[in-house]
Amino acid sequence: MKSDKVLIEVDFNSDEAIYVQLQNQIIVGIAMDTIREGDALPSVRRLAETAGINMHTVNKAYTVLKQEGFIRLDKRKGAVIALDMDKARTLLQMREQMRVLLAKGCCKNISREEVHALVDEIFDEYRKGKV
Amino acid sequence: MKSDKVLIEVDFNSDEAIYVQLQNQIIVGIAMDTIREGDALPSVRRLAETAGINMHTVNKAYTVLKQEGFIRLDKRKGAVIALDMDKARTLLQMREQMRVLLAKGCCKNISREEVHALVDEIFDEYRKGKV
DNA sequence: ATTATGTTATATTATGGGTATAACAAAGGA
DNA sequence: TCCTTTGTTATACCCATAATATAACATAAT
Repeated sequence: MKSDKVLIEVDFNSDEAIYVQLQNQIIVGIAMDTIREGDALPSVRRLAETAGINMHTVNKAYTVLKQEGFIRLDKRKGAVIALDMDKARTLLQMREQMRVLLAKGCCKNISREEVHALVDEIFDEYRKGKV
Repeated sequence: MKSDKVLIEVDFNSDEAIYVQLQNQIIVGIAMDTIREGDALPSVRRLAETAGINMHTVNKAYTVLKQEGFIRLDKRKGAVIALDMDKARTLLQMREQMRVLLAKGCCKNISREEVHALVDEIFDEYRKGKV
């Protein structure tokens, strides 16, 4: 029916859970502007079939994405990109993750400037066509 | 025998694995300069007892920390802080984690400047007494 | 000798991830 | 009206991992 914009690829050898891989690829897809606000994601059954995984695995990914404020689940349209702008909650999550991540870097003598450069480099990939 | 510098506290209600909690607290301890190069960590049995967990859980944490280049395991002295400076490997790990983390932030309209400020804030906590 | 260290082995329990069916209500299309 | 598709829920099963519980071993310090 509709052309699927997001190319989801699952690595079965990864130590990362499949439903987490789905989440991350969708989130990165939004950040890179491949998928936009209002766009519909493939249905749980369709994505499960094309990715070669179970329906419930997709459903779990979608449920968490809804919980985290990235999509809206509609019984008729399916999963639709709908971003809430709860920056405070997101910043708290980022702070916790960053605390460990930067501690590791700090132990290995990675400088503040190197981290800033890394942040800029990634941000440049995401902000294509925006602002 | 020796006063334990690191106060390890395990949250049994956390969704984070216990051995990961141990890793992170030790890494943050190194970054905050609470533990320094050459310092000895409590033995697997001692830390297991004081933290109220099993010996093998501590052993797993130590084994991974050794694998990641944070400590050295000596049959006589026990676990000793010994940092290898493999910045390249660490930067690769950071890049992967950052990619997802910044994508989330980017979706929620968190600006590049806000991330930089967050990085600086955390770095200031870690660099106390250094440089 | 005794103690304490890391290390290895085996076994058990509990939890979470993933799969396999199945069924339901709601909405849309033919 | 009938059929399809949507999310949603429930149940059951398998498997990998986390965590525990003992036990034993070689090595090194006291």
